[in-house]
Amino acid sequence: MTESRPTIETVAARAGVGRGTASRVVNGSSQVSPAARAAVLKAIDELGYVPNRAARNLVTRRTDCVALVISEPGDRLFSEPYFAGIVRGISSAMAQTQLQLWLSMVSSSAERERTGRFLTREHVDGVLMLSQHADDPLPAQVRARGLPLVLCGQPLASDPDAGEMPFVDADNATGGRQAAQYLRDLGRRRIACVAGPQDMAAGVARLEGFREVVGDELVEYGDFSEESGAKAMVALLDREPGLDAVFAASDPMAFGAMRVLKAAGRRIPEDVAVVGFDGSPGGRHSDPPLTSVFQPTEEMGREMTRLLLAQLAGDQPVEAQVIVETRLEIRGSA
Amino acid sequence: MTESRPTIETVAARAGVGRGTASRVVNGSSQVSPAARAAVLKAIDELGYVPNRAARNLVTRRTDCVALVISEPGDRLFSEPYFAGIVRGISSAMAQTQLQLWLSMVSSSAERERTGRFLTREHVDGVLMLSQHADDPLPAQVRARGLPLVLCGQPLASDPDAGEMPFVDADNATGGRQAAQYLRDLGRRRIACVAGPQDMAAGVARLEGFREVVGDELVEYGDFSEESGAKAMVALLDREPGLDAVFAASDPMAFGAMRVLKAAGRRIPEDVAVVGFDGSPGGRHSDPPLTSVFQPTEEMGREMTRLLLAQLAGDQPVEAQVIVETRLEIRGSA
DNA sequence: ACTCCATCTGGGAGCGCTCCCAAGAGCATC
DNA sequence: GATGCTCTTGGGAGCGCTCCCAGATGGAGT
Repeated sequence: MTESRPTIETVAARAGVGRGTASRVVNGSSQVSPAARAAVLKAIDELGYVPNRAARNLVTRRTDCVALVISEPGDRLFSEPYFAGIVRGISSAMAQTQLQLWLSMVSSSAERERTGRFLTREHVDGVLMLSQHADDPLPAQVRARGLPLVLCGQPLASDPDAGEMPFVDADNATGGRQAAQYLRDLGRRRIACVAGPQDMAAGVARLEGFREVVGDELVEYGDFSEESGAKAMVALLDREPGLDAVFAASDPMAFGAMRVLKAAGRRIPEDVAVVGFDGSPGGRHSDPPLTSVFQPTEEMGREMTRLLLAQLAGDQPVEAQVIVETRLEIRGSA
Repeated sequence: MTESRPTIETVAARAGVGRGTASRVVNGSSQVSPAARAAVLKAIDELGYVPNRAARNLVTRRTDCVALVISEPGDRLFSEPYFAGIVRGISSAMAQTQLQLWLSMVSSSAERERTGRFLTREHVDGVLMLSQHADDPLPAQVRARGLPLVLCGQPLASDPDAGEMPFVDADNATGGRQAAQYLRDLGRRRIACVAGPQDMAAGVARLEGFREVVGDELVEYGDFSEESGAKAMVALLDREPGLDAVFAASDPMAFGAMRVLKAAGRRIPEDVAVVGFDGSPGGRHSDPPLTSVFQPTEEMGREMTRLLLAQLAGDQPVEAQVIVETRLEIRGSA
């Protein structure tokens, strides 16, 4: 405890140079003679010098800190592999950086308010946000403060500033198309759809892709949850007992639909083929294992990080939107 | 951009007091007259003053920042609801605080090294660690630097400094007992166990509880993964084709075991009852839904935070170990 | 030998805050 | 009216860093 950590002054003294030169070496300026640089690096190594972040931030007025806001009500939070994969991707991309990742999970409006108050230049350099709902005020708030921001999931076209929000999303429309086309190629003729909520871009786009191939005769809507999937399936069976395939716009809804189908005596996939959306690992344990449109969550996380870093570097008006590919993962249910 | 954020000097000037008094109000010192306090609070409110964290940290030599290190190799990382629940608990408890939560996910040794270098007083005030493996060097490293630390999961008794590491864990032994007792109460007679790895405290304790009730005639070991569960189940069936119940020390292992059992023509739960450990939501979609020992992950996260805050406050030599209760969640597989 | 420029260097200033000391104010006691 | 106490206050000092300016150095050009 007696010996405190070395400061840059200590390093400079030991290297026999001035504070300025030592600082230049630490920050990788090119305006330093090779001899001076070598001496400073040697001193740093010997002393085990680590720059004091607070002091640096005080003068540079940056924080080297990026917020990851996961804004989702209640239980769904994080329980879905969707979030897990994205967080993993972000974290691994961030690990290549000087940046710290500050985590905030928002599930109540009190937490939302507190987080909103925190998201200022004072505290973070930029914000990554996993937010599903169109009515979340946080993105606009962050945007208004001029903080760099990247969303996960395309904002709805109806959103006033949807056009200028940088985001990363899966190619939901193509995913929906892939599912529908696959079912069609299997020779299925009465193909139904349990669509997602139409106040979310993902819900809209997945249905749109499906509709392009199959049409929208047999569509019921859910909210991505298992329960809503079950309920929609009941309605679909009621409308068309002879249906021979279902595309559900999320894996949980697919699980709910399968439960209802089995209870109604349908064999999967013989009588009714089922395709989900997410490609979640949980689909491997269902009975039968769930065929599903896989979205590369980890890659999405990495892309989000990349977009944010580009904004922070501030070179060019960077590309604002990244769409990553989906692919059909075929298991047992179709 | 022209108008910069107000400093405490601005606040003091506006309130007609000195900088010191303003600072005292901001930091809640009692040594301030009511009149002065009111004036300062008014000024703060009018100016929208927010203290500059970097400047404060520079002088207080604290960071108001806590690291959450999730140290787990490869894919399992975060994909299990186990992690998700704990993170949620930590995050919600931390939201009550001034503290920031810095997230680091460690899956390669390079990342481990980088994180280790970062975990100093310079950067964080304390560390929360979700680490499963006995040979992880990070806890000892953090401990050696005198940083407050709370682990999730009891260190192995063989670990040199296991005794002094504060931790939170589920009552794994009781959980194992609950599962075994339940199977026994169902009238099962040939009860097998797919145990976890014996280099992890959770693996040891769950088996120990099971063994107390059933004995250890029929035990095979896995590593908590689905594949290992399947392999162990094959071995068990080979040793005792007449077994009528299985306790698996993790849900993924239970899924693997169920797959093998079904392939071997056993009906679940009629021929063989299966109980898992985790109580993961995924168990609801398996066929049949998995009966499992539930561990209250969210509560564990909250407890970890509580222990760390107590250490940071540094009042008393705080209680170092918290064991939370498990409970059997009965679904369809047993 | 002189100027001129490019390159490199040292160190003053100051970021916004808390700590702490000395001094002022108010009051009771001698 | 002087003394001693407590409560409150203002502001100097300094945390460790980067920014920036002025000066030193050295080689090229005249």
